[in-house]
Amino acid sequence: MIFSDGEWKVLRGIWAQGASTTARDVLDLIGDETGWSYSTVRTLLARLVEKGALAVARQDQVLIYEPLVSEGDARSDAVQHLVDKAFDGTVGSLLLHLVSDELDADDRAQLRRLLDDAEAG
Amino acid sequence: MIFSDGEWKVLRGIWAQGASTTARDVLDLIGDETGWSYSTVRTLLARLVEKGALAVARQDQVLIYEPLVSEGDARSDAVQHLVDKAFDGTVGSLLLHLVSDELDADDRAQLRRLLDDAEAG
DNA sequence: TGCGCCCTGCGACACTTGTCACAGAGACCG
DNA sequence: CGGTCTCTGTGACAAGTGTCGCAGGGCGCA
Repeated sequence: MIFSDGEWKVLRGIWAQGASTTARDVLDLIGDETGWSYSTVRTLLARLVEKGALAVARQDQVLIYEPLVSEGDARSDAVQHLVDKAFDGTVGSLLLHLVSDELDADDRAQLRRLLDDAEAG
Repeated sequence: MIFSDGEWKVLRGIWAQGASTTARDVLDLIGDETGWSYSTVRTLLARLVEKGALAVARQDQVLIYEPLVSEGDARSDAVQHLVDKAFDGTVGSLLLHLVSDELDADDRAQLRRLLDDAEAG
């Protein structure tokens, strides 16, 4: 599932909050960062529900939202979308770009540690 | 500079072609893959010129385009945009996701080779 | 009981993106 | 010379995105 920049911001609020998130909760979490109005948050929430990314239920007349997609899955889809459009469709091509054009020696050392952890854990 | 999906497709044609690309060249390169009409290609080219990503010049009454951004730079910007919206704004967070959620043992071995090459070369 | 606050339902509007179509001008071919 | 091809210039339009505003209905407090 592909999300717009604005949708990502509210999703990050939803995931951070956990279950039973209201529009107000989201605004409290991301309002400072975005400067958005309550209306804007509600519009994005409605669009996410329509997309099937969130479930909505009414509890004491208030709408509460729950994520139907995990952050990890959304991230994987976003990465796939990026490699499809900007790389050769393979994560390997992205990694090559990162290693050869974007990581310095420290970054590479850290990445080696990540790999070690993956093998060990 | 941020590009839409469609803009990426014509940019990839432009980069593949090298210098002195015409709209017809782009269509020949990506027409099969996209199914686009000549008009569509021209619209995207015009939008890329307006964005400052391409230069255009007239040669024998025909418009020829040249990239003003490299593929590597565009890729770096795209990666940065992704990590800003979907990760914590750091490439490290993206790498963690890739290593722990998306790469299998073979992928990891290959990534180690990439790292070795980076240190050696 | 009345005022204010917060929530919902609904609408709105400009900008971006995807995807063309059409008309007019050179160029080439029979 | 007239038809055909291919470009350019320009317009168009629906869907998606960013960003609200407003009206109406409960609930709590003076």
